[in-house]
Amino acid sequence: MADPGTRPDRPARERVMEAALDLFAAHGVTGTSLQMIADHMGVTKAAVYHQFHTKEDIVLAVIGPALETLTKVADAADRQRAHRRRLESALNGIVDLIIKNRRLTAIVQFDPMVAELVRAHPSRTSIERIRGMFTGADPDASALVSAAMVSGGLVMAGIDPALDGLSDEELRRHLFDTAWRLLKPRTASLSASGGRVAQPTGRV
Amino acid sequence: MADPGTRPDRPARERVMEAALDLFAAHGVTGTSLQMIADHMGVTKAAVYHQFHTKEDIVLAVIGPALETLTKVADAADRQRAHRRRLESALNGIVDLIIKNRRLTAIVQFDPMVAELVRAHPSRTSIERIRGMFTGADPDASALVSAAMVSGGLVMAGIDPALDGLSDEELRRHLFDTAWRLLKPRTASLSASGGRVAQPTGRV
DNA sequence: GTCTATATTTCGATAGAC
DNA sequence: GTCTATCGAAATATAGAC
Repeated sequence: MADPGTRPDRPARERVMEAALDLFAAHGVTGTSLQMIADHMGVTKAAVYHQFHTKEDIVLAVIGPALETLTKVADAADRQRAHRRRLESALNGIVDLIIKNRRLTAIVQFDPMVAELVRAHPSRTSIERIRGMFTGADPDASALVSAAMVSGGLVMAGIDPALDGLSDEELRRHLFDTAWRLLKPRTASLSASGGRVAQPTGRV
Repeated sequence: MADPGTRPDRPARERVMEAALDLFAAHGVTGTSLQMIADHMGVTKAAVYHQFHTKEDIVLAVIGPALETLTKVADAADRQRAHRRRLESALNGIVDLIIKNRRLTAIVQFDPMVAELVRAHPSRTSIERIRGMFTGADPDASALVSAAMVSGGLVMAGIDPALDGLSDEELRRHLFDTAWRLLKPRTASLSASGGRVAQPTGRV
C-alpha cells in the first residue's frame, strides 16, 4: 500500500507494542491495563485506543508473530524425512524462537487471556505437531514426560533470571544440548560418548 | 482451641479454598475474582468475605502449605552431608511437592499477585537454596541451564494435559528419572550404566 | 495522533439485617 | 453463615474537540 521506505504508519502503533511488551513481561497480560500502557508511553488511554480498538488486538499484535513462527518451525521440521533430522530441526526452531523472545515466552504461556487467544489461533495445532516430534511416534510414558519437561523447561529457562548473565548464543547452545540429552532417539546403548552431545546439523 | 474432632469451623472456609483452587487452576489468580469464587460456590461475595477478609488471605491459604513444604524440603536436604544425597533429597522433595499439587503449581508460579506474595513469604529463600542444590557449587553455564530446565520443566510437566493419563506414582517416577539424568553429578565418565538411572534413597 | 470527558461494567471491600 | 445493598476505585471502551 504505502511507501514502505518512508515510515508509513509506524511510530505510534509500534510504540504501543513496545510498551505492551515491557509491561506484559513485568506484570503479565491480565495484570497489564490499557491505563498502564498509556502511562508507560506518556499518553492517555484514548490515544492507545486510536491504535488498537481492543486489548485483545494489542495482545495479538505482540504475540502473533511468534505464533506464526511456530507454524513455520513445524512445517520446516515436517519437511525432514528422517526422524532424527526432524527432531533436530524442530528443536532448533523452538530454541531459536525462545531465544528471540526471551522476555515474553513464559508470561504469555500461562496468562488465561492468552490461552484463550491461542485456542482460537491457527497456530494452535502447530504446538501439538511439535510436541509430537518431541515424543516420537507411539511414545511410552517416559517419552511423554521427557517431551513435557523439555517443552516446559525450555520456556521457563528462557525467562529464568538466573540465566540472565548468559549471552543469547551461549544460552541457545546449552538449551539445545540439554534438551537433546533428553530427546535424542535412544537406539540400543549408544551412550558410549559420555554425557556431552555433538552438535548436529549446524544451522542454528 | 476448639475440639478438633467435631468439625470445628471447616465447611465454609474449606469450601472457599476448594472453589478458589478450581478457579485459580483454570483462570489464574489474577484472572479469578471474588465474584467468580462466590458464583462457583453458589453464594454471594459477602459470604466469601465472611471467611476471608481479603483476596490475599484466600491466596495465602491456598498456596501457603505448599510454600511451607518448600522450606521443609530445603531443610531436610541440607541435613544430608554428601552432595549426591543432598541432591537426591531435594529432588525427591520437589517432585513429591509437585505431584501433590499437580493442578496448582504452575499457575501460581507466574501470577503477578502470587509473585508479590512469595517475595514477602519466609519461604522465599528456600527456593534459592534448592536451586543451589540443583546447580551444585560454583556452577558453570551448563549446570545453570540444566538446573533451570529441571526447575521449570518439573513445574510445567506437573500441569501438562498430555500427562493427565499418568498416575501420580508413574509420573513421580518418570519426573525423578528425567530430572536426575540432567542433574546427576558428572564425575569423570560414569555413564557406563546407559541412560536409565537406579532409583536412589527410596523414600519418596 | 492526541486530547478531555464520559459511559458502563466489574473489581475488592464494608455495613448491617436475618 | 448468608443475605441485600452499597461504596470507591479501576477496568474497558466510546464520543467528539483540537
